[in-house]
Amino acid sequence: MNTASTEREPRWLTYEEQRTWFAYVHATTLMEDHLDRQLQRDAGMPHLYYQLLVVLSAAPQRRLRMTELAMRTKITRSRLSHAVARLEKNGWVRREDCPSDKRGQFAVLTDGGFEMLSTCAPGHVAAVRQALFDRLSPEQQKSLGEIMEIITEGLQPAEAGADLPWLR
Amino acid sequence: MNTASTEREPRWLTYEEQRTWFAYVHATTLMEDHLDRQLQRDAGMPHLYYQLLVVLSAAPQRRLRMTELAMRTKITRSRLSHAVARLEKNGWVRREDCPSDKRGQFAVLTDGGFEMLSTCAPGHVAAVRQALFDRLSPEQQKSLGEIMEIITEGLQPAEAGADLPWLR
DNA sequence: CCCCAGTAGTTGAAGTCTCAATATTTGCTG
DNA sequence: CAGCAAATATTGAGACTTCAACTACTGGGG
Repeated sequence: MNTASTEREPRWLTYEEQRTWFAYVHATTLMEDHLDRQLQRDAGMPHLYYQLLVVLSAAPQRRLRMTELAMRTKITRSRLSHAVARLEKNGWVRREDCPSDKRGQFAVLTDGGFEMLSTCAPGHVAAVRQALFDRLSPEQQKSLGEIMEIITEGLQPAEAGADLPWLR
Repeated sequence: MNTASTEREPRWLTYEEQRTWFAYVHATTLMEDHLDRQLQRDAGMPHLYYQLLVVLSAAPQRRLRMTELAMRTKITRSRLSHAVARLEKNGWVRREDCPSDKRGQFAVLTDGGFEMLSTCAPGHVAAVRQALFDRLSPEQQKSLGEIMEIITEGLQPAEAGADLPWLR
């Protein structure tokens, strides 16, 4: 009933792997913190909330079903519910009923929300550049993208049934 | 009074950069979630708390000053205070006064804490392997380590005075 | 048509994190 | 050595996340 501890003798991380792993943990901790602060200061919301608005802004009609939005941002529906409630209070997002499915809700980016994005986007992009892209060579950027996509694939929704042997 | 938005005309992210950035955000979101769940289930604590114990276990005397522990794990002293308070309640960590500086406190890993680490380490390592190292080539692992170290350097404590022009 | 397992989304409580304020101590400076 | 800015660590309030219910609706099989 346990995915991992079924191992007979654990293969510990090598020195190099440990180094890499700590670097990963440190970098991601600092980065999230960095962006949260930058956006909290400039936009009055954490990074995740900003992401939600970005994803909505790119969607047709600037709207998405809650579940779809949750999947695209890799968060739980519950977390999204709370987040949208807050964004709604701020006036950046509005909820709308789904005509074809009475259970469904759309999260819709408001004009105010869009405007706010326009205002804050330059600062956010600059922060990302300064922390990430400005410091990496083109090869490293390419490599980073590939690696992160591999990780994502491995943890994705497939997650649900990932430990079922007959599904790869 | 604003670090980023001093830019005259923002350099938006290219298509490739966006792709990389989203991959980064998705992968790190999923990874943190994955490890938090795994450790919450097996060790009854979030990933950060587990990291604190790991770092303590590697320190001489299995103890560190609060500030030192906070710096090594890249979190604020405040966050650490709360975390240690919780870990203390669980009996994994104990606080001790610092003799040479009456303001100081040591966080000390207890025997119970150490034992718990021993028990949970295999499962945790397995989770990290399965999500990360098992999926990457040796070259990718090396590259990932380098990239993450670069990011860390850029965001590090130097952070505090990073936007002062006369310090690089 | 009814049943019912499954899906969409929300809710509340408990746990965690942030931010600003606080208490205490240090060590430099005059 | 008195005064004070800086450092150590903690605290509480409010914001955010998680987890486990819970409501409401859907869609397919008897």
